[in-house]
Amino acid sequence: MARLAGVSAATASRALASPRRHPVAETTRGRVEAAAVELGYRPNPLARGLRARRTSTIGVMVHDVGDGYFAEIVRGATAEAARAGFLTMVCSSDRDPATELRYVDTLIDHRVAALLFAGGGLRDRAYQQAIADRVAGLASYGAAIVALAPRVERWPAEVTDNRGGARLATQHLLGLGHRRVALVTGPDNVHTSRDRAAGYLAAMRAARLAPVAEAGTFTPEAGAAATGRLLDRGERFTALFVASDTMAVGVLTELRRRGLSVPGDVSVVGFGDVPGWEFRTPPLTTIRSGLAQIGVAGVRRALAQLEGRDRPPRVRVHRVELVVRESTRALARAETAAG
Amino acid sequence: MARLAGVSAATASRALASPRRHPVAETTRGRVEAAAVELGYRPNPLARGLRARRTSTIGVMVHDVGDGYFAEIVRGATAEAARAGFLTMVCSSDRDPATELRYVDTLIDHRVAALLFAGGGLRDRAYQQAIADRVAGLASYGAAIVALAPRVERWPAEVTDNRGGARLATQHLLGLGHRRVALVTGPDNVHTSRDRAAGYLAAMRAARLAPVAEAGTFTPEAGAAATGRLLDRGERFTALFVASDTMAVGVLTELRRRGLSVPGDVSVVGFGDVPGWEFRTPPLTTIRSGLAQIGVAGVRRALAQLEGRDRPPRVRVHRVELVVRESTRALARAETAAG
DNA sequence: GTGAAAGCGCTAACAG
DNA sequence: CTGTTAGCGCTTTCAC
Repeated sequence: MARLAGVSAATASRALASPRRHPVAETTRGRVEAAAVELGYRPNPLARGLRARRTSTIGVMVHDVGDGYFAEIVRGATAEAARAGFLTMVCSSDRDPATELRYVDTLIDHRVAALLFAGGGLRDRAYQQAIADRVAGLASYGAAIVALAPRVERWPAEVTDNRGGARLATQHLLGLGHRRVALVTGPDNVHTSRDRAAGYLAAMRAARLAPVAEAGTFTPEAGAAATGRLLDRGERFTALFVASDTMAVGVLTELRRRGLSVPGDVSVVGFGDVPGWEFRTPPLTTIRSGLAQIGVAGVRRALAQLEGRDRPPRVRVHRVELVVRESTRALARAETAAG
Repeated sequence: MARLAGVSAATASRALASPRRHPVAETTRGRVEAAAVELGYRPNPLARGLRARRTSTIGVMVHDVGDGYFAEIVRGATAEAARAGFLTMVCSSDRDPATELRYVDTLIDHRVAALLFAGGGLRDRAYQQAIADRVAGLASYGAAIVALAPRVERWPAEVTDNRGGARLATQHLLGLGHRRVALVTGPDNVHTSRDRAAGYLAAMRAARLAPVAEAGTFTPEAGAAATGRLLDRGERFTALFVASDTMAVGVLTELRRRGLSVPGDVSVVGFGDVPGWEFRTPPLTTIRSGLAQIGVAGVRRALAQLEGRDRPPRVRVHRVELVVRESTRALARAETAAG
């Protein structure tokens, strides 16, 4: 290796170490660097990892890489990780706890320096216990953990303001004169869903209106199904807050299938501002939550932990904003009264 | 480790080796296995990789994970890899050759057992040379390489029948009575694009019709822009073959924006059968190319190479089929004549 | 059939 | 400031 070219042995290691933690003569460093370039030396991360009991790799657990929501977070995270010289390993659990746990084990085996959980946690005893065990493993070799969605576990977190965003979305609809505002939310055992539902409920309660809700998983299919159930139940709503843009895809499809126009008959607000909606009709009014930025912040947070310079607060809540597009409309005075 | 529990040293390694390559007494193996379970022993892939000069990891290079096209391939590949005990590292180049090369270097550093290239190769001297260098590196430690799209490099490949699919799509339109069939294809320096364009041209030539084409990158934006250019140029077409479903998203949006209905004014056929079109209007007629299956086949192929049991043919072409949905319609006799 | 030894490539601890 | 030594956890010679 570089040692052959230079003349020293493990001094080369010190010469090339990035935060210079050991004194090295400038001339020596020069020779080592020259040799490294000459031979195209590349340090072996496996050997490093073996010695340091930790690699320059960051694991990212998502529910579904194909979902634009997670894809955006991953985009931000990988970019930021690459900038810091880290490689990311993205694992898609397909919303199956067993698969997720298996991946987490594998990532631990590979001694990832940090593990980011992009999806929300489950309200499930067994699952939480299993995760707790893994986390102990991660902690044992000094890996960082960051949550990018709400969880019961008290980890450092970079999360969207789910509650506030949902309130904002609902208030937008109320402000347009809607009185019968229904909710299509995610599964009840996921914290993200519960928070968004809570925001909706708070806004409805403040307006002294009766809430109406249906839940599905965070997929287009589930959005369509939930909308169908609301309609089949005979609910008469003029507006719909859908707790995820991905579900909203299915919601709009189902409404159209039932002959309801958006925003003519029903106004719809989504959540997430997932890219791609500019290519759909009508463009969706939604809550923008800076997905890529959450990925970036998650990686920064992990690096801060690794360097022991992580500061409170433990949970950092990211601001959201309402993006008004064409899926919502104001109700005429008469319509509001009739509702 | 397990050695403490048992009583032996590196015999444990032999006892746990999956293809038993060394004789071990049944009783010993029993004790070792019991100890392994007891202590929850998990072999360290870093140490293994360091020794074997190769890890149980498969790298997958894609142009854009967010694109449903690649997401499907990745889904198939990761599932199959996991089944064989391999972890996948997905790297998204964002269509930037420099980024791609950097990722390839990192994957080599991590001694991936195999590298799958999901995107098509570039017709670019410098890029090809750079890739050739990396491949030499991979070969030097016995890693496998598989192409999942056409390339000049003569690697083992599992590819879609791009030419045949494009011909099929074009013939479908011709069969419906269309005479002015235009093409929206991908970049000219990507092999996948060229093959699909070739299929279209072959079908048009056989029908003695003049081809009309515009190229873009494989994104919705580019699809919309290319459609705009065709229209601005004053091309009068009644049908459009779009060489990728992802671009077709933008194509339909642009047609609608210009006041053209699909399939009323223009029939459109895509390529790929990317999931999600069931939630768009109108559902797209397209060429189904079994994306996930290509990912699965790619991993199998890589494993076969690693085990030295890869058989010809070098390039395996996957069948495609036409999926007729609602974006195409037959022209009335009078319309065909007028065209 | 099993143990002892060596080494994959790297870096930290310990002399000098 | 630099060289030597040791060891991260594993597997594979080479002896016995």
